[in-house]
Amino acid sequence: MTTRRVRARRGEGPLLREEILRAAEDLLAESGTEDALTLRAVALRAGVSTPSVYLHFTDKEALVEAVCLRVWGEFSRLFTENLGGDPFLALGRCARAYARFALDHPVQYRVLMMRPSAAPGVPPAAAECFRQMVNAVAACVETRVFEGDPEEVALGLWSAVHGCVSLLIAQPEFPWPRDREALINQIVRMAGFGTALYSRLPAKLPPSRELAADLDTFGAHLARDR
Amino acid sequence: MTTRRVRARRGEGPLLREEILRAAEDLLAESGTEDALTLRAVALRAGVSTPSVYLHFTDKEALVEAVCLRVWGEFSRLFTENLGGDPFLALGRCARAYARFALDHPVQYRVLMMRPSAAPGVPPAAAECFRQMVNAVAACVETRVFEGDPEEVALGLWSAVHGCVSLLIAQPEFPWPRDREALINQIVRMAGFGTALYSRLPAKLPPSRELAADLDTFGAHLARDR
DNA sequence: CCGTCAGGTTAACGATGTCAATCTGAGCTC
DNA sequence: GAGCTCAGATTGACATCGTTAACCTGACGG
Repeated sequence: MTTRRVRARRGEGPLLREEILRAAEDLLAESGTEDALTLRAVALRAGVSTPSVYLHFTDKEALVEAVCLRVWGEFSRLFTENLGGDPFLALGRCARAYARFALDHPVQYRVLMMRPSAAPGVPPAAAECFRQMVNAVAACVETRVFEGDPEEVALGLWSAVHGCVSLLIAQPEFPWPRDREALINQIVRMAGFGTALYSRLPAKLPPSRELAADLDTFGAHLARDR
Repeated sequence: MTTRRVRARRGEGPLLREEILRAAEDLLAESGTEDALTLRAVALRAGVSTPSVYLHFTDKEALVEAVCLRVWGEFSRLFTENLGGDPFLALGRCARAYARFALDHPVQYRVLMMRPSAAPGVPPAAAECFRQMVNAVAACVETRVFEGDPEEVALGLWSAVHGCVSLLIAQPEFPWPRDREALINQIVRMAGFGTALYSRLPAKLPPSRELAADLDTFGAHLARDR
């Protein structure tokens, strides 16, 4: 913890990099706020002097970026785990897993998604993660539940889920329903069915009341036993 | 600008509060990053010494909070402007206006929505703004396009739009479509129709391919001339 | 004309990110 | 085993930040 770290042996310098990263992650998770992520605090926790951090990270931003890469990796793992079966249902499982992870690691999610990204370009880990989202969507396009460009559709779905969890995290004082799981479900279904539906609709809509009646009919049609 | 401010006359102390707020807003808008919002920079811009800010704001957080209140007010104004006519269409207009404002004022939006809110409770201006969202949704429940608790539905719709603009702002490097207006439209339609649809669907869904066929039929049904 | 006190200012503190200069000891050579 | 070397650190300092305490000042009522 505060105990001084024994100096690494020759050739094992990079070990410190891992230890610093771990210290940073622990600090984030335990403190519950990114303000606690000070170079001094991280270094102290790693049992090392403050400027030693600069041996492995060019600046604080780079350290934070490295922490983020791990989170992207975690999301990738989650997506891989939840694939398989009907693509539409699989996509829903992925979205729910994403939301659950974000809500379970609010500080990390905040750092990942709500920080002005200084580095230009999409980090490879993030690109890989997004690629998985796009693939899952593409599978739905294949079965024709979705239509359109998988990348654009994926961005839309991601927007919906991210919006929900990021609002939950950043604006916790709003009158959220008590059951977060149910809210996530609502959002995921909204996004899924909305995406499936909107591309099929005519440009000119009927007035609200007529639309409502049509939707009722459609719902009843789907509910018929098959 | 940098010119020293003439001392306010007796009883006109609060004038400085306004000038400081203006200086802070200008600084945010011009610099393009919240990092530029330093007490020293704000004070300099207001033509006043740094600790003078403390005469009107208990700390930096309070200053930022005050800036946010203005943005909430702006959203309220936007909503009021876009009401009227068919509730479903009005809601869409409000959502589009919200998104447009956010994208036109990215730094302000970031400060408003992506900053850990220190003050407990929802600020009145934010509550008022949310009340307007809920009202607009309630009107849609009235015409039966939407079903369920207006507050929960409003949170869902807000999530979708917020998710889109906040991702656009925080992750600009992702492969967003060139036409932002079109993307916003996609999201708004997705959220609107998804919300209208999902509560009417049976718990057990048909497999993707059958669902796709049903949606096609429904789309064609809506497109029939009436 | 003079005292008061609203409306400021000056000077300083501790914390933070960052950098230049310095130390140190593990492992090679002889 | 003595001595050299340089990877792997440390020390000390700087500028900037938010914040506080102590002090100044000049417009206005008496």
